[in-house]
Amino acid sequence: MEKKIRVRFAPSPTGGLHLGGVRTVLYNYLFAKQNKGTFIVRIEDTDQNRYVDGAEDYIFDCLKWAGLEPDESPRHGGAFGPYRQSERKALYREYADKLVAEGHAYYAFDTPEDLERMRQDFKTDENPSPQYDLTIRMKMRNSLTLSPEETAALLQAGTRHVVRIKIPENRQVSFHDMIRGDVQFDTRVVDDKVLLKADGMPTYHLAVVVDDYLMQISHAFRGEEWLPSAPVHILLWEYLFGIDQMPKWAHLPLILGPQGKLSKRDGAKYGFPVFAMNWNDPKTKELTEGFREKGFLPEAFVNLLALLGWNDGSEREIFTKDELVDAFSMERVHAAGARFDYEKAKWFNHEWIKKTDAAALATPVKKLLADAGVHTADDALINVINVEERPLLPSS
RNA sequence: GGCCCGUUCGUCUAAGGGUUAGGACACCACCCUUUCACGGUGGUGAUACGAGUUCGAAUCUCGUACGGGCUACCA
Repeated sequence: MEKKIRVRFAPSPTGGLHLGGVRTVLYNYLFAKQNKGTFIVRIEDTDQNRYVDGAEDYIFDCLKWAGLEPDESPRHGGAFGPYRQSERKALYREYADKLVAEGHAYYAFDTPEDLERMRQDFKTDENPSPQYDLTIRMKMRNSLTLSPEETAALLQAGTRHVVRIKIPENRQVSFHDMIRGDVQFDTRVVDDKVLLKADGMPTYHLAVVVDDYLMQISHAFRGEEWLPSAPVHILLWEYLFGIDQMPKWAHLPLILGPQGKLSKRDGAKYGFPVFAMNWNDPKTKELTEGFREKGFLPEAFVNLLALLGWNDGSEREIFTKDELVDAFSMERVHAAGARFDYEKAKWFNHEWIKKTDAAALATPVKKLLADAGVHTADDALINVINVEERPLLPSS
């Protein structure tokens, strides 16, 4: 009996949901539905500094609009909650302490200033960004260099500290990626990542492993930017739960903008939307336009995202969501990054507008017109839509 | 700098040893059309480079180059 398929999308509520995020959601969703599995959304809100009010609501609104709603989440319930990491805080400490007790992690008392000084002192032309790793951990203030008594005293006194993973000195760590095949790392070049922060919150590295285990995740899909930290996660799986428990991984290719990784910040600069829906940043008061408001139909948005880095091997490009559920396969996802082409995106939308009947189009068109100050009767509008041979809905 | 990933038309991609290297978007031309679009037909356009394996390489191996990502008490 195969393990039950359970996948998750784990966004952090720090702002708008961009293209790449929605595509990750989509691939998770398609994979789950195809395998009669469960799609989970887990909120990774472990960084209090980056938390943005309203971002979580916004993410769920985007998923609803795109028709990619999860089976389990803080909003949809489920037996594996809580689904917000901030509400699971106490859990992580226990695993961190276990790692320390077993010699796989240690307490570090270095202040941010200490770390800054270390980076300055060890910086050379050959090594412009020194790591807290095996070559320098014995020069820092931590439970490896301090006596057990000193460490105990510091802990007792409530000294601010973090827990760092102790990366083994000379090991090859490898795993099989569903898209890239076997990937191998040498632990000599992996640094001692922080697992538990001074505020008691876990970092992503600890939280993702603990929660994927506790939530019985069978397959973990995430952006390619996570590939370099995979060895840390693999080691944690080995130490904590056993490598045979680890989910199958797939690192999705990045969606590139005109120059490099599509970033949330550059929102407006590209001349096309990067977010699924309009995002109003509560801090900067900045409005970033979304595909929905630009006139994209959710069916088209899903379709174009699916084909950005994946195809079914035929020359077909237009798929409904249900057809995607049948046709999708992670192994056919292209390994190379895909540059987003807005012209092609508009073509997808155009195709969907042609496919959609006039009555269904009336509602969004009416809203568009109303926003522009034009009010119409439904019947008249439907007639116009039929007569006008479906011009492009988006204005540009 | 180090590590990891990648490299087929401008862009998204097909072709998993033998094809005139296929399709889509964009672009160009022509047709349709009272205008602009839409639509139709056709066209320009790619295997990064160098070795090797093989009767035969876009496809397998190695090197080089280039691109991207990571290198935070962010995810």
